[in-house]
Amino acid sequence: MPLDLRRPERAFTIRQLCLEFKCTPRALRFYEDKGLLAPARQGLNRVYSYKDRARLQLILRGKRVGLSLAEIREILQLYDKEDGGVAQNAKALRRFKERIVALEQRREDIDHAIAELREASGRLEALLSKVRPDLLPNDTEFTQPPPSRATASPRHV
Amino acid sequence: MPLDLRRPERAFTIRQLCLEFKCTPRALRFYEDKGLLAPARQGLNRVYSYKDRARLQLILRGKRVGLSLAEIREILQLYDKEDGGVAQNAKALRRFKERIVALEQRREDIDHAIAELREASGRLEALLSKVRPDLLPNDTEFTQPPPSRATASPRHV
DNA sequence: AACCGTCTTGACGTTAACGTAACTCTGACT
DNA sequence: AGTCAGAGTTACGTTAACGTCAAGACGGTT
Repeated sequence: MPLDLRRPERAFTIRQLCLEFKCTPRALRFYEDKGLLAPARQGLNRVYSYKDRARLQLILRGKRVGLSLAEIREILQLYDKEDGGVAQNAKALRRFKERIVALEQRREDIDHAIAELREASGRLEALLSKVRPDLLPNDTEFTQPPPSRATASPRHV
Repeated sequence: MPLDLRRPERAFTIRQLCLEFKCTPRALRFYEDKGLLAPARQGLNRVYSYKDRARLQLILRGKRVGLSLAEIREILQLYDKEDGGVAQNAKALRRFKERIVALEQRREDIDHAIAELREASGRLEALLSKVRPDLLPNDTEFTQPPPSRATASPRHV
C-alpha cells in the first residue's frame, strides 16, 4: 500500500485515477502545471482527494465537449470562487451564464450533426435493405434481444 | 467581380466564405490540404460551390463540437461514398452509426456540464439576491421584456 | 545490500491546426 | 505601362496538449 489509506475511498494515487478515467499520469501532472488540479502531497507523492477526483471528472468532460484547458480552468476557478467576495460573485455569475449560453450553442451544433448523420444513415439503410438486405448490420444490442441466437452480445474488445 | 458570377448564389470566392463563416483563407486552404475540401479552380483561383459551402459548414460545426479535422474528414468521406459500391455502403453504415453513438455520448456530456453550471449559477443567484440584489445582472434579453425601461435590448457589439 | 516498482522532476519531442512572412501571379484600373 | 489589391504557393513559426526519455527518491522484498 503506497498510501496511508485508512479509508480507501477518501484518497487516490495518481495511477488509480488514471486507471479509472483512462488517462495517463503525465496528463494529470500537466493539468496540475496548468493550474487545473492541486492535489495534496505526502512527501513527494501526490494524494488526490474526492474533490480532486470530481475536478478531474469535470476536466475530462470539458475536454470531450471541445473546451480547451484554459476554458476549463476558468470554469473551475468560478467554482472555487463561489464563496469569495460579493463583487467576485456578481462577476462569477455573469461568467457562469456566458458559459451556459456557449454550451447550449454547442448542444445545438451536436443536435444538428446527429440529425444529419441520422438522415444519411437512414438513406443508406433504405438503399441497402433493397439491394443487399443481408449486408445490413443487425444491431441487436440496441433493440430487444433476439430470442434464438447463439452468439450473445458481440462486444468489441 | 473577380468571378464569373452569372448566378452569384452558385459560387463563392474564398473571401466570401471566410466573411460568412468568420474564418481565414489560411484555414480554408489548410482544410483543402488535409483533404476536407476540394473546390474547383478557375485558373489558379479557388471557386467554391454550394456543396463546398455545405461541407465547410459541416467542418466548422464538427470543430465546435470537439471533433478533430481527421474525424471530420472521415465523416465527410462517408457522405462522399454514400453512392459508392454496395460493400462500401455496408461499411459506411456501420461507421455512421458509430459516429452517431459517439456524438450522443458527447451530448450527454454537454447536458451534464450545463446542468452543473446551472446549479452553481442558481446557488450564486440565490445568495446574491439575499445579500446584494442590486448586483444581480438583469438579463432582460432572455426573459420577457420589461414594460417600462428606456434602454431596449442592450446587444453586444 | 541489491533489486524492483512506483513515484517524482526536468527537458526535449511531437502532432494538430493554424498564423505569418516572403514572394509570385494575375486582372482591373488609371 | 505602371501599380495595386487580392489570390496563390512555399516555408517557417506558434500554441496546446500532451508523449517520451533520463535520472533520481522512496518503500518493500528477497
